[in-house]
Amino acid sequence: MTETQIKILEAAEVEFADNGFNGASIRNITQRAGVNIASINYHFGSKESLFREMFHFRFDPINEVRLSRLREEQERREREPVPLELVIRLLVAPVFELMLSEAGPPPRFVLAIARCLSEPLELFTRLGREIFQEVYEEFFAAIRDALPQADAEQVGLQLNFAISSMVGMLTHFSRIEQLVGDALFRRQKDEILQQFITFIASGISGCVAAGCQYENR
Amino acid sequence: MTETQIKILEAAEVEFADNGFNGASIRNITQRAGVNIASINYHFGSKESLFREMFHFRFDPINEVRLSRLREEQERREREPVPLELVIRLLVAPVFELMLSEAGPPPRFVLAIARCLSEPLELFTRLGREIFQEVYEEFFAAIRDALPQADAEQVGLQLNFAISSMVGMLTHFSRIEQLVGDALFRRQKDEILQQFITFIASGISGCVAAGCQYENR
DNA sequence: GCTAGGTTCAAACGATCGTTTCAAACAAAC
DNA sequence: GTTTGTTTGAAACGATCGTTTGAACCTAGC
Repeated sequence: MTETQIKILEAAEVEFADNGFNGASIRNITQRAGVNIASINYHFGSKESLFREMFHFRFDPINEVRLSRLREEQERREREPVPLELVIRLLVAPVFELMLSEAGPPPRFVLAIARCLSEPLELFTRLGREIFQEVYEEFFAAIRDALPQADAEQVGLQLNFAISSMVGMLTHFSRIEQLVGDALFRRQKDEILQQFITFIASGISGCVAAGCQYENR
Repeated sequence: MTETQIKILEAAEVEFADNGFNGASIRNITQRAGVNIASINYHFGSKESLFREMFHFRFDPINEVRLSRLREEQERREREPVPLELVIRLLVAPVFELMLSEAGPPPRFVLAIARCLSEPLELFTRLGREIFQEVYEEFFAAIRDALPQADAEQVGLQLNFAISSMVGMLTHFSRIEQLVGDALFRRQKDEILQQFITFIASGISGCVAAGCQYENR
């Protein structure tokens, strides 16, 4: 990975985060990176490939953390299922931590990707599947283990609620920052993360509890 | 509202839903509507104004339903607060019902607007505030009434979780349709709506319950 | 029949898009 | 010092974008 490529990737994150995929322009990215306009096609092949590369470059490590932590917890408990709230934490925390981690402006790639995932281009449907398939399946199984009384279909629906909430949260992050206030936000980020995890976990388990009586009505 | 204007609005919904705001093109919209390319600027002034008009045209009635039903419930109960789950239902149901209402392909404008709300253009920040401000404030107050033990800041956070989840759900709707299967989906849409409402309501109340002990730790 | 006001039409405008080209600059190997 | 292969540079390509123009068309009202 050359210096030029890294400069491009960093500039691309900002540009994609600010303008979405369609709104971002090669010229703005290269200008921001301080490189020649031709270098994106030279180094990455195309705008699409650049985005794909950025996606993998950033999310593959996050997904590895998610999976390794989940497997760790599962091994430690042997046959006992990992509690729902912890499963959700393992799914949500790695990306939120990155979103909140550094001093100064938060890393933009999360926003960039969350935004672009909302764009209807077929590219992102494929990319999303390609990158999150494994995580999806393992966490789906983990939630099923944590909620033995729920059937597969219902758990699938819940997990999709959870994922939609996550992407929605990340996409509309700035609104929440505004709401809470910037300074307060940074001070309380652990609480906010915890609240969001509780929100999802309570949502799922409350739904499953209600689902039982709903089925039998 | 002339016939041409309505044809444009309908075509615009599809085009915006499929391609986002930046991805949608005036030429595609007019071609789909079967009108001349100049008619958008003639009737609406600009692409932005067209979107704004579509937004109001579709969401103003929805928000009126939301508010009138909420006020109705409040009046019926006099001093008693409207239960949380019902408040959430009044917020969520009108838009979901529209999303699921008709035979054939679902109305696209919900998807169009949910998608475009995720786009970072300043236009949508302003538009969103302009259109949802009143709904936001009244439902915020209603949730506060339903949860007297929670403080304002926490309720604000919860409501934002809920809204983000809603927008996320609407944006990533097709994925959920795929997951559940189209036929099943239409048959079960009431259950799915109910599950989502329960998901949100349980999320909020579970969060508030946990929040109390969290504060006092 | 004629006029006036609103609407549609084909064509063009200037701008910007992603991508390509090809010569110049560079670094490392012999 | 020359050669070889990689990286950068300025310029241009064809395509598409939102918007504007001005003539043609239509429909009331007189």
